[in-house]
Amino acid sequence: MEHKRQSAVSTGAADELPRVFQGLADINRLRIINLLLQREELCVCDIERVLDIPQTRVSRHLAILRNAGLVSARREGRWMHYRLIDEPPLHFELLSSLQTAFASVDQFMRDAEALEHAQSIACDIPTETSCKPLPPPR
Amino acid sequence: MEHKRQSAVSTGAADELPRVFQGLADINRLRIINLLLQREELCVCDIERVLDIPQTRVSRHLAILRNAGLVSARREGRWMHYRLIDEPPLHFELLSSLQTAFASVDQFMRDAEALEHAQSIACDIPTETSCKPLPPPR
DNA sequence: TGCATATATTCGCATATGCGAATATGAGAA
DNA sequence: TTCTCATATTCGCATATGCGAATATATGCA
Repeated sequence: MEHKRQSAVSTGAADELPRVFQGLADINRLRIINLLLQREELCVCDIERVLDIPQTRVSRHLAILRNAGLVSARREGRWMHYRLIDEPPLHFELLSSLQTAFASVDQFMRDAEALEHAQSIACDIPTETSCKPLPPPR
Repeated sequence: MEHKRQSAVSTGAADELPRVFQGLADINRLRIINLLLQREELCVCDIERVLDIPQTRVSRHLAILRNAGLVSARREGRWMHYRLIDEPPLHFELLSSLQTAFASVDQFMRDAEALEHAQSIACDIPTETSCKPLPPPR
């Protein structure tokens, strides 16, 4: 079960860059990215619980992020694990800019806080495949 | 005639960040930003000529960029001069990321090339308020 | 005043986007 | 197989976005 990485801005196609930013142009998706900056990998149900967003919506926005080349997915049993793609030339710099920007917005700070606490809540459910605290990417 | 700077991400409002990225989520607007990374200031008619985009469209997209807090406008006689806003916390890093990203996309390179040549063409028109070659921001 | 230039806005239309509700798929467990 | 859990997709709808054409505004000049 490998993560298939598809870079979003590797070729010279001019329509890829707008798609990347379109991927970032929604509060739900930015909140998801904010969480993925804290944990290297998260499954859909974790995101769903922490952000208190219905499953349909989380799944849909994750599909959009994947299409934009911003996240990759990996299946592990019943769970789908998502992580950020931080590839050059754009993504690494962009993601660190985001990390900085998020720090000054209340909503994102609250979400990060919720993730900290949700860690133990989620672990009440006896599935060891989920909710392992992992270091942030990079 | 001062440039009125309105930072796009200064407060903790969670809906400002999506709007910034929405501003970047269109090829016309990215092409305009690409030009503004080469010249500190450009008027609408310069952008119109260099990108070969109808005036209505240029003006509309500049309004969107201004709404997103990405550019500012200054009137000088009949001309409106636009420039990038590169304020913290997001913009400076973001813009330099963009500059890097643009360099690997043919369309943006061609536009920059066209800007170089358009300089002399535009200057045929006897208006000294426009088309002065200026250093890139920062 | 009247005219030309530079830019902005409105209008009607086609397409894109986001939503919840419902449904489908896919994998383990019984 | 059947059931349940985790996730993805489809559907119908409301709103947003981008477009060209037409029009409006605003400045400068005669």
